[in-house]
Parts: sequence; structure tokens; C-alpha cells
Amino acid sequence: MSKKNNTSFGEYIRKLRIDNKLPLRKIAAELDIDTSTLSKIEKNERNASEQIIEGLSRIFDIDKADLKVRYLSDKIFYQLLNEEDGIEILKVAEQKFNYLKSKSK
Amino acid sequence: MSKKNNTSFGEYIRKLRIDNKLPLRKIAAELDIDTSTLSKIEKNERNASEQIIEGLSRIFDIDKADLKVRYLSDKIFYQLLNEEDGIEILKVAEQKFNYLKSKSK
DNA sequence: CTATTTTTGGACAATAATTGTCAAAGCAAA
DNA sequence: TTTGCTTTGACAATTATTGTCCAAAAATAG
Repeated sequence: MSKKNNTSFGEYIRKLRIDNKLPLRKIAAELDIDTSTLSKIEKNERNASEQIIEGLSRIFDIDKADLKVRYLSDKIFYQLLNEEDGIEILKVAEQKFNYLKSKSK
Repeated sequence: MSKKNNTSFGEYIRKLRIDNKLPLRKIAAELDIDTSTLSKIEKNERNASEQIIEGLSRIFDIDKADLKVRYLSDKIFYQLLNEEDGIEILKVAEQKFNYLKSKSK
């Protein structure tokens, strides 16, 4: 297993922030958003916009694409959490991508 | 390859309807929705509610769970269509489900 | 302990997205 | 053309999301 994916997006960026000993206030200011909004993002109660993901990747010097994968996979996970066939739904969606790829070649 | 997943949800139910030689009007009436709404659903321009999926599965006598998988996988597919890392996002989401399963055991 | 700082949660209006509905227009067959 | 089917755009009503502020709770420092 390569990367930890057992933490939510919010938990992940909160850990980054805590590890760097920075208060919400500072990061929020950098991102030009309200402290409470960032608090909610860290608790997965609000969406993170493209801009915010961009900003976070800059602030913590992490790959933006990776962060986005984290964010979106998390979002989709929660979206399907209460569905009976979550995993199958994901697999079928993946098939659609693969079909698309095979076509476009 | 077991099932065709190269058609969208809309295309799928439209095909069902056409094959059964039924007009939108009739199905829409059965589902208690406007004809134009059903037309849009068939063109993937409107969401299908739980009720509608339920109704469609009844009308065409197909498994409701299957239809729902079709619908939701399609939705997620479109949601990620313009993302660079669509497939990886799906895989990470899947990992989250698997992690969840391993935990709950 | 008190004082200070950080974090949280609720409230709110503003904005955006979705829904249900209707009517007009397009299309195709007879 | 007339008829029936389908598509499209429009619209208000509803619902969801956003940005913002504030006060209270929680954590931390002194």
C-alpha cells in the first residue's frame, strides 16, 4: 500500500496545518476565506473550491493534482456511502472511462 | 465483458422505451411526471429521482438495484469527465470503501 | 485561576442550482 | 395538412450552497 487514504480530505489538511503549528486564522487569511469556513472545510462540512485547493497546495507545498484527487475521491466516497452498491457503482464508472479511452485511441 | 456499460442512463432507458414501442407520454404518465421532464432525463439533462428509478424498473421489469447502479455510475462518470485524474479518483474512492469494509469486520 | 487565542456552530442574506410546469415549435407519419 | 410525439426554452418555486458575521465553547498561555 503506497499512500494513506484512510483519512478524509478535511482530516488530511488539518493534520498538515497542525503539524506546521499554524492556526486556522493564518491559513484562512492566506486563502482569503473566513476562519469559520476553513474550520468547516477541515470538518468536511463545506466544499473546497478549486482556488482553495490550489492555495492549500501552495501553502503546504504539496502536489496540487494529488490534493485534488484526495478531495474529489473523498467527495465521491461520501456521495456513495449510503448506497448499497457503492463499490460496483465506482467500478462501472471506471469502465466508462476505460471505454472512453479505448475509443479515443 | 458482461454488461454493456457504453450507453448512458438516458440512452439506456430510451432504448427500453423505444423497444417496447411506448411514447414518452405514457411512461411519463406512469411515473407521474411531465413529458418534457422525461424527455430531458432521456437526454441526460435532468436528474432521475429515486422514485423515478423505482418506477422505471417496475415499468420495464428490470432490477431496480441494477438501474440505480447505471444511473449513479453514469452521474459520477459525468462528474469526473473533465478531470485530469478521473480514473485515479475512482480508484482512491474505491480504496476508501474497501478500507471501510475491512474495518467493520 | 484568569486572560488570551483559537476553534466551533448557528444564523443570515445573497447567490446558485434544481424542480415542476407550461406553452410553443419541431418533426415524422399518415 | 392533421395528428401525435418529442424537444426546447422559459418561468416561478423550491432547495442547496456560499460568504459573512458573531457569540460561545474549547484550548492554551501566563
